[in-house]
Amino acid sequence: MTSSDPDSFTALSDPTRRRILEHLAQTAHMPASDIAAQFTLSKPAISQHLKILKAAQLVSVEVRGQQRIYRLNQAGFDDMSEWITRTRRHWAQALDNLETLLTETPDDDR
Amino acid sequence: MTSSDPDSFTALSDPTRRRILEHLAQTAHMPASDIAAQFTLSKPAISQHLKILKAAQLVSVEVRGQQRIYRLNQAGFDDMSEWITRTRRHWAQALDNLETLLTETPDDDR
DNA sequence: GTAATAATTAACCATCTACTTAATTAAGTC
DNA sequence: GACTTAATTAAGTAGATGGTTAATTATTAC
Repeated sequence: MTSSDPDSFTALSDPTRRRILEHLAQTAHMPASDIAAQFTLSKPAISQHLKILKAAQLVSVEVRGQQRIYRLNQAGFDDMSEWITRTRRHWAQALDNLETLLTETPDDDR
Repeated sequence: MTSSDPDSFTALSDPTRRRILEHLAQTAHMPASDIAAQFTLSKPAISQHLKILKAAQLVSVEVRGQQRIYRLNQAGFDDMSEWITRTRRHWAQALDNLETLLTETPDDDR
């Protein structure tokens, strides 16, 4: 995964995973059991979701005895923001180029 | 779909659809046939992807005779940016609250 | 009107995804 | 050590997804 193709969109495509991130955003850090308690899903289901979020660098995990404490991680959010910002910038440039063309050589393209 | 739960993450979870948006970002607007020509996929495959992108408000389409001219659409990008920004803001607040707690009542939470 | 073209929709299917229960691993308590 | 608990991994599966070809719709050209 490079920052030109974020895995984080894929991670965020699932509503449960978005909810997990929102819960984590509200509480700074949270053990896996507390995260699971917010949902009616099985614990293995939550564990699988957390695994995907970790791989996408949207969360990080600290091992404390029996507990796994999860936190949000900047990198995954940065990747997405960059992709959105870059795409928007290219779009703005393309519109600029189009406008330049339109002012230089008026034709019936529009 | 409300802006609290963007469909656009789901739309962007597929690499082909991300590529489509990147192409559109480079060229301001593009007929469906030209979009399809950028890929080795079948035209119906591209059509299906465009349908999903339209539903997620990431593209808009203008009918011109036989042609369908596609453009990027702000709304889908705005939805995603808002979700990311909001989640980050809640996170920052949660960290602030934690820091306030830590400075008021030092305990062994850390 | 016929024929060609652009594009979508329909139907199909191999593969993937998000869930489940079962099994396993690791840590804590007595 | 036995038992409990937190959490993950393994195995299984119903439903979804992203591709295909076939069929259809709409527009254009003659």
